[in-house]
Amino acid sequence: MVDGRARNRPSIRDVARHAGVSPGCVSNVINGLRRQDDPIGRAVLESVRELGYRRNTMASNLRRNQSRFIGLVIPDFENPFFSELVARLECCAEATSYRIVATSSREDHEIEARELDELVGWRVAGILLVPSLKSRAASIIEDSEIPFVLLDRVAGSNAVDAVKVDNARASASVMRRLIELGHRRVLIAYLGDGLDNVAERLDGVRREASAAGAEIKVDYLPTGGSADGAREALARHLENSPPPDAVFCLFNTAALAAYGLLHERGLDPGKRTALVSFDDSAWMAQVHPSVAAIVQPVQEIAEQGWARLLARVEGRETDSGVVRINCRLEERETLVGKFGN
Amino acid sequence: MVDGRARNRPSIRDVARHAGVSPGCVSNVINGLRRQDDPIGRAVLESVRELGYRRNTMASNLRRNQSRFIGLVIPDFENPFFSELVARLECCAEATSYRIVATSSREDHEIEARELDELVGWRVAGILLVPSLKSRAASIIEDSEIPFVLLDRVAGSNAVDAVKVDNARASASVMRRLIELGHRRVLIAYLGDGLDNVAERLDGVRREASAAGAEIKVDYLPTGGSADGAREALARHLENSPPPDAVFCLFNTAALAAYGLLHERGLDPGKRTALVSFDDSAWMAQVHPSVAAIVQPVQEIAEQGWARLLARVEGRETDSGVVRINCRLEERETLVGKFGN
DNA sequence: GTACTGCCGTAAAACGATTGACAGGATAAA
DNA sequence: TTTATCCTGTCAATCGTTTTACGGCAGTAC
Repeated sequence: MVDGRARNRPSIRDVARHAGVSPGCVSNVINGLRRQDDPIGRAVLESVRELGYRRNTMASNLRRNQSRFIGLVIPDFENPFFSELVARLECCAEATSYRIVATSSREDHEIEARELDELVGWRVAGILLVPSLKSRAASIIEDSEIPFVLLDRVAGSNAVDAVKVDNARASASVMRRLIELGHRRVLIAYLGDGLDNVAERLDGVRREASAAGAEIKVDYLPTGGSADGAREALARHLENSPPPDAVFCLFNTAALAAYGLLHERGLDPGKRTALVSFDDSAWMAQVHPSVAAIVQPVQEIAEQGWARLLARVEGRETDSGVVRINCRLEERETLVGKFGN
Repeated sequence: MVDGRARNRPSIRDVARHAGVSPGCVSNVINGLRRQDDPIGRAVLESVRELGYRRNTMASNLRRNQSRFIGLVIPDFENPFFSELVARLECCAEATSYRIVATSSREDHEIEARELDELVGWRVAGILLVPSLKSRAASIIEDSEIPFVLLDRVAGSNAVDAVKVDNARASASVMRRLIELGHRRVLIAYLGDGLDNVAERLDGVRREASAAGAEIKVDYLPTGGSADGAREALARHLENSPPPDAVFCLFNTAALAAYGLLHERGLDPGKRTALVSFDDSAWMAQVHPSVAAIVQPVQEIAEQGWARLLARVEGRETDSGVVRINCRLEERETLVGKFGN
């Protein structure tokens, strides 16, 4: 009775007995394999309602040897980028007969492995994964033989299916714009090593920087992932170095920290300092000065990822590999020329 | 083969055959009901590894007639309050043998009902729910006989288990503070009718307003839930009415809209107008002027809700009813006296 | 009257795991 | 040597559903 044990819910046999038919017949009525608008059909449906019968999904799935669930594992629910992704994916799922169950790895590859194991145990029809830091996930899922698609980040081999953003191109465009606006000393706040998408963003920055030649001075500051950590690292850097003309934050929590900090240090964003964020947030458009940001097309990532996974799940042929989607730079008030001109 | 059908994964019988024992024996080894460090135990574990066996959770749960999953349904992943709630709850779950699966109702009671139905079908051990608008959920779950706890909002009867914030008290304290600071014309942006927590916040406001007597003028503006909608409603109001001394937003998207809008209209928050938000967000502390906000103790809501549900699930006795947790008012730069003194 | 065709209900066999009954073997106690 | 006890492996039943095979019945065509 206790300890997570379900109460005695009526089974299909109870319904059958109550309606005076056999379990198989009830099954047929419920699944619409038989007309429901004759005496027997109505009696069955009536019994179902009366007893409060609910089909046991586990038994059903066990028997049919399939499930219509898609597992979704993200690193962190609190990151608005990921939570928007979840929301968009749920909308995609709505149009189909599949449902999404979401869990998070809290950016920990141990937890991630456990979650994935769990999903395999549930025999989900497919898996959508945003790999965590140091993820060993790709190999785990690969030999589980469950169809899967990686989103936003790629872990391990290149032979996987993935949908991500063209990080290098986006951050290169920001650098180009900053240089064009006359900035010579640029501070890059990046998260640290180990995330391939951030690495790509760095690559884009480096490419443009070296193309611009020696007069451009770029500082690279790894800040760690947490908001407080980012703030502290930034503060330390600002104390020990000459003030930058522009700050480019390669992930969203750093942008928030930088926005507050620059103001406090008298390096007001939008006046004395340009500020650009990789990844947009709602607040960035509403504050003054508003924060320029690269907008990641979450909707499109979700749609493409979903379509691809569904194709795999349903056994349709698709070309595999990594899809890249372009970002857009939203130029707002913090993207100013040098000396605020 | 296709259409969501799982591949031919090895079953416990395959493992048994491979290790030269019976399925029952394999089951015992796997579940630790038998030592694993003798020839047979090792042989079984070796076979498990070699064949890549994963226990089929559905079969297992079906047989034991229990599941160690807790369903969590929230209205919206994109609302930071809810996503933080999910994150905190996952942390609570981590310490136990239960897992959380999260889905959203997109603030739609139809979808909510579907999700709940689905959870009942899965025979989850318990349900955590933040009811949606116009939710008919309480009755649905109630007669499913699955233990459940409502969070943040309450739908329907008072006989349920719920953990929520003391909304009236919190918003009353804001009103008191605003009046104390000399504000006489206060604009309340609330979401609209139908959400009991917002209704409670309104009650708190009304109580203080009427206590303060006739010299206090309060305007009540229902804005609807969306960010754009809130912005538009606010804009219209500001155009047609004398400028308020203070704006108190009863939910978080309205605060963001008001912050941007007041600035644009020359009613700068923190200078010409006081602004307070019910519900804190990360950006509110970092922008300038920073936004005063009521901080909802999400961590505590999660902990209490989790503890309560677990008690129910495990059949321990607890007193039922609604638990109320106190909020804290974080006074920041937008909470100024009248005329910015 | 026979044969063919559908329709539909029942019975029984699965799906993959757990578990209670049972028995064989080893060990210890008498 | 006998008896009691413990450990452990096998067997078979079971969880709730779906599905295949089968048979009964009705209708139609010849």
